[in-house]
Amino acid sequence: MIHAIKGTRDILPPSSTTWNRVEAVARRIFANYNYQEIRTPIFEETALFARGVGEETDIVSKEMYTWEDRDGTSLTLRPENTASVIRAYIEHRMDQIPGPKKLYYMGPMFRRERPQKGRYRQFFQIGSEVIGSESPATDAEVIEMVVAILTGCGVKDIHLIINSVGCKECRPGFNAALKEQLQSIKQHLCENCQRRAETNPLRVLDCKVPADQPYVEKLPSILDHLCQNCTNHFATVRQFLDDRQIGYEVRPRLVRGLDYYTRTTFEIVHGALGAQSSVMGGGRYDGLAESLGSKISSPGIGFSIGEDRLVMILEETGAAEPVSLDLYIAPMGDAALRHAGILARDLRLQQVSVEVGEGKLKRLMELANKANAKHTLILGDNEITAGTYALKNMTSGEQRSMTRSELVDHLTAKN
RNA sequence: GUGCCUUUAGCUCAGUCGGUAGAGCGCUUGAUUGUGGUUCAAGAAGUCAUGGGUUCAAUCCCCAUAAGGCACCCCA
Repeated sequence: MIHAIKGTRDILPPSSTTWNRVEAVARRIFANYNYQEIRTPIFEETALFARGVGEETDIVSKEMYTWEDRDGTSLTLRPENTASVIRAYIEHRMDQIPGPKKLYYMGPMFRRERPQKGRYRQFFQIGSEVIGSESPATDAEVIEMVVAILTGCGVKDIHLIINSVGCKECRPGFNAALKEQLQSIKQHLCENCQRRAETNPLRVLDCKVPADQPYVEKLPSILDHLCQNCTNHFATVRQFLDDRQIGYEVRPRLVRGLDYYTRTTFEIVHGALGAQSSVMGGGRYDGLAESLGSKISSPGIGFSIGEDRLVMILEETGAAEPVSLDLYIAPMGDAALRHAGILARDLRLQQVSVEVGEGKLKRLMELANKANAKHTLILGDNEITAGTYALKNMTSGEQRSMTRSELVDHLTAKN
């Protein structure tokens, strides 16, 4: 037996319906906010991710699917999409198009991690990028939009966390201050944190070991080390969020794993997800375009929603809607089957969803019920000679005899 | 990549203190002629994850591998 490889999976009905619904909601909301879709290749030159995401990040250093192409080029399956979008933006000189560029995408990403609930090697993201604006109003609109998408999909209990991680002016100073303080207290911390104190001091702030908390809490907050510009920027973002009455928690210890983030960072967590509690993460990346070779400054901000996790939340909280069918036709006999085929074709042309069965009536009624049909049409010799149809409402059990035009009106009115 | 747990019918799980297996749900068929969601009956379906070892004998014990889950790590 050949089966799906580790960390990948098949998305089957009825779950695929939820996936489609999520994507439809996202597309609709993106359109409302004047975003347009961008589709970039699934694989890129390895150098793009190494430079964009950061050579030292876990993603690049140990999680990428990388191979050598036949001409010797190193290629990589995309582990995220922001670097590709920026690459395309630069390559196609999209800076020449007036106004900020508002782009969205959805599709598979690949990271070779150990699979868990809510974590797959091929996983799907729905995300967006705004390039060419560093206005706090943009940050607020982006955050508002992502909340709208999740809410629109039916997610309850959205918990939004925001922070500012500073810019290239102020972050180095904070890092130095943090490192210095860690030197003095590090003997009191857990093994992990002692290691992080050297390799990635910001991560110590994220430590969950209870014994470490008294020390971690006394570490400096990035918010106290922001430069004036970043302080003002973050305060304005918060003000705009307050204007919109969007609830959030400022968590100075929210840190992000990708190197390119600057200033505003944000994340939405949900209790239904277990250890992989984050359903969406995002932030500003003002220096990314330059680090990928752009000659002109192109500040940007974006987010990505973990679609697998979003669907999981909807399924676990019962927010996934069952599929339903407008009409199930139960023909009895050859003449009825022919008649049913034509009737079904005509109704489908009028946007009525129709299934035609074949077999004994009792069996067809069962199938209609299992298909979650709203109505069943019973079609036999009696009906054909009389020129009427027997339409049964599967919820109430009521059955009515009607003419063809009454039938069409009845079914199309329900839509 | 590390540690721990799990793996028996399509699904959820029992079980044999080592003698090749069961339930519920689901599926198929039937309960006289054209009516579902309830009921009743019958039936199909499992090399008990894979490979090896111990044993007269392994689904059960041991080892390895794989997949899944949880924690770490990291992230969406």
